[in-house]
Amino acid sequence: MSEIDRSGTAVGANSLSKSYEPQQFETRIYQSWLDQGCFEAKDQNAPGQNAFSMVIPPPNVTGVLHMGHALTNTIQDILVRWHRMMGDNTLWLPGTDHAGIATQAQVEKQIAKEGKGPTGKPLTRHDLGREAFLARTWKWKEEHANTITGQLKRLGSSLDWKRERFTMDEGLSQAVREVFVRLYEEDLIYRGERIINWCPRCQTALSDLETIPTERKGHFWHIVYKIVEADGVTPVKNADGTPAELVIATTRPETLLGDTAVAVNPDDERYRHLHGKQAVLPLLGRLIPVITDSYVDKEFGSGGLKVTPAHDFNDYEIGKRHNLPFISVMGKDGRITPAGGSYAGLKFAEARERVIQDLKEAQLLVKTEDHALKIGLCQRCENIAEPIVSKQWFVKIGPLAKPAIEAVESGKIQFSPKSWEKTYFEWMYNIRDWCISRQLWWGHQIPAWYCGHCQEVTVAREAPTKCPKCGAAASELKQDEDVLDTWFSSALWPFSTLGWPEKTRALETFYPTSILETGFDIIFFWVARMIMMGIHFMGDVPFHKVYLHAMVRDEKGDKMSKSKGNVIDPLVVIDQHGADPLRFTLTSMAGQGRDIKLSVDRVENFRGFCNKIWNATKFFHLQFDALKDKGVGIPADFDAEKWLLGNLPTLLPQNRWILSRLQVAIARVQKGFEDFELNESAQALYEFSWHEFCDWYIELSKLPFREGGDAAQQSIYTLHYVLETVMKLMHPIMPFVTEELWQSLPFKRVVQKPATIMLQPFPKANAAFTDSESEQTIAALKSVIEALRNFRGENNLSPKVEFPVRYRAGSVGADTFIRLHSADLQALSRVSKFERIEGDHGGGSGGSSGEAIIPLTNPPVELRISLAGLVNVEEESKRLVKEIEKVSEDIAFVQRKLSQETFIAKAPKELVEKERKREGEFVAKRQELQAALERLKALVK
RNA sequence: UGGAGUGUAGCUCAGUGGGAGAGCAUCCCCUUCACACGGGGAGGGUCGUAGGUUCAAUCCCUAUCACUCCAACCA
Repeated sequence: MSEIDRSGTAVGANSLSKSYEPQQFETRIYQSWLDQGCFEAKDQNAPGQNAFSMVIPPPNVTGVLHMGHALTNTIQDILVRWHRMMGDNTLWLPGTDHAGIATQAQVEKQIAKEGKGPTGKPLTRHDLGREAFLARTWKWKEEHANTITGQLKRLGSSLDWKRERFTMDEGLSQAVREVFVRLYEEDLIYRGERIINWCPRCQTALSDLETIPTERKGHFWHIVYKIVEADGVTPVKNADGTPAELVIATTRPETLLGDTAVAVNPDDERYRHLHGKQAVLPLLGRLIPVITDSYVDKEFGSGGLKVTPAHDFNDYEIGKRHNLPFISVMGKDGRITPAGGSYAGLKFAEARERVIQDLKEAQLLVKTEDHALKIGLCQRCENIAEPIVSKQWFVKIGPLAKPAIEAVESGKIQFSPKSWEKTYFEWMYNIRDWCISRQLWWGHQIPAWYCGHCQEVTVAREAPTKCPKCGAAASELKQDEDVLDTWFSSALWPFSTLGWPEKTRALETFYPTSILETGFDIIFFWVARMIMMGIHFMGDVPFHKVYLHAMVRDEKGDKMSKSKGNVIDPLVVIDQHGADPLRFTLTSMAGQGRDIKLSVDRVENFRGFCNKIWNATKFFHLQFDALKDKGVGIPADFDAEKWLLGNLPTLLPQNRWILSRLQVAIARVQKGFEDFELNESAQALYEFSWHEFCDWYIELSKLPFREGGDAAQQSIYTLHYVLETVMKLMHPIMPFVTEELWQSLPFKRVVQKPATIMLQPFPKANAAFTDSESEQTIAALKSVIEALRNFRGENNLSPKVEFPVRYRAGSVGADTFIRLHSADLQALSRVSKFERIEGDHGGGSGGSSGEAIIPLTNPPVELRISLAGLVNVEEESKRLVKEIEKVSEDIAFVQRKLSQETFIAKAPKELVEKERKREGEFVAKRQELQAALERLKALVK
């Protein structure tokens, strides 16, 4: 079914503003898409239809759009719009993430500003209580959620808003509880006392991923541990009779308070006599065993290692291997615990100073040197996170990781660029159990209840009405106060958003999703965990392709950050230049494997591109209106493509040419989208629309339009058809401007209702339009025009100055060519007339002095321009000399090649032939140029 | 320490086994009836360095340097 719309919305050139002004229409157009339900997917595919689905990487609900969002959402929107136009049942599902720590921190900051608590300190969440604080946070969420979603709309994202989800909405919370309970029942979730990263400032546990290893300048302190016999008193002697001691270097001297052993390598001969002895812990005097463990590197430092199992991940492992006591000296409050003796109550940094001071005084510090150390910073607040031992909930990750590894190994999931697979494997092979409990309030509270009566734990989907273990009343049960890591709920995103655990139609239609597009910085946080959860709970991978885009940086290549003040705000850019230019810029730079260095200059350039398209459309309207005034009619139910195909042989060469070139553009754009090389598509569109369509086609169409009649009519059809096709091709990348312009077209085809470009079929290349003959003709035309423009430019001739050109044709065909196209040639090169030189078949020797001579090979003609009154002879001589030099270089190059026997023997014959031919052409050209130069010289004398 | 990526015109980036391209910036000419958010012309690069394969290398291989990112248990 098709319908021609050529009245209602058809607007003349006058209705399009003078230039591209995106502010005039972007918001209106987005609203019209929403009103018409254009973004909505169907739960069930139509017969023969494919589903295409993607989930948005949910931005933080209280976040603000940054360039990274702009990039990922532009890319995703392109894919989605393209698939929609290809006829797929297309779902792009929106939503936001509750972002536990980030959101809670913002609300805490707000209440702190509001007043003082009972102790006179700023209000904290504890002053409000859990319930009131959560109410505040929900309110905050309601107030801020629209910010980011509104910004996504400004960008043009065609998300199915009716399906918008939030990681803490009822459905997703149910999914979270379901997953937690099932994993618990399968022994894949457990609660245990383990070493974890703790942020003393945020007062919560963090996963390994949430601490950023950072290099800081520090020191190596060499500390003496004296060695005694088992009795704890008698010094052990070295072979030479001196008292045995172990000098151990550390970057964190304060941790010695929690040392429970010192270790040496079992094969270290130097310390064999210390095996089984005791070390005296400096300052505290506690006796700790000397143990042997192959983890210790003999070559490093003194070969001795202090072991602090409660505050170091490696020491923790050693401690477990050797059944060492775990002494927690660093408390959750950031201060030394009572186990730290006289250091108790000191902040960690203070304790370090005191320990060093005391060691010095006890003469146990033998050396201090500079050393860089690695510390873990809290991802959120950038304070130092300390490893401490604490009771937390964990996901036993090994059994989940195994199939997730296999999915990528087998190619069931493919990463692009492929190199990221290596990174993925590396992490997955060495994955550690995932600490999922957080000591926060904002999040999914852990569905575990502790019975005050029998002390048992109950994990359940809903709050139990009595203790299932001992039958105690609900009042005895207390729910775990902790909440889950935010990423726990995001891991379920591809299926929880589609209604899981219910078996919904949507789930059936859209899972697995087609593609995941995201940043490489969340491969571990998000991608890997979605793969694990998807396979475990859905029995299938959540997606088959993972596309990872680059990072957006500023024009100098620095990371954008508020503190550096180099942030380019996408919304400001959209306000100033429009969403389409920003989208086009990001797309054209989104080649994989390279960071995107964004500059506003670039956006301005593409704004110029939008303006160019805008004005090309205005040109169409101008011509169309003029034709209408002359009474040139358009047949009812007009199908331009059909008409053009039917009348192909009678079309003007430029019309056939642009139709032919259009097919190449369509193929390039399509291939770019298929291969996920969106920058290729963008480039193809840019080159075709600007440099072929605008630069040449529109210029060449002006004559037929002036001429009127059939020539004008077929040209207006061609112009319309090409414009409409280009609009559709560009639409996925630049949705707004293409919709606005498409709506203005008088006989656009509405194949699919509602009448919006975003639902019309994406163009397909049609070989019937391919036309090598017209391509050849226009190439020849361009070469004559360019030669004349070059002559004009080199001699600084104003376009106002018109001059006649005499020509000598090298063949009958060339003569015909010039005569046939003299009008076009004259118009585009501003030549007053072309005059053929009769007779004189003597080759390049003819012509009077005082003429510029421009020899061409395709078409084989020689152009002559009388210099009298036009240019000064010396200028023209310079141009000639330059030309001659250029040709001479060409000749030398070709001859060098042809003089090599191996080249003649081994290179393809066609190539050799081609080079020979070129040699001949070059030599002839040089002769003519030289002859012209001679005559000019004669003139000067 | 491992892994990956990048190195092409002043800047930002495309690109290909057969003589190096675009946009911006620079210089010159133009308000010519779609567009000065424009048109035309010009200058500018031994395609990081050194070897190798090939008739032919900016492209393939090897080494090397520089920068960037990722993962790391050397206290």
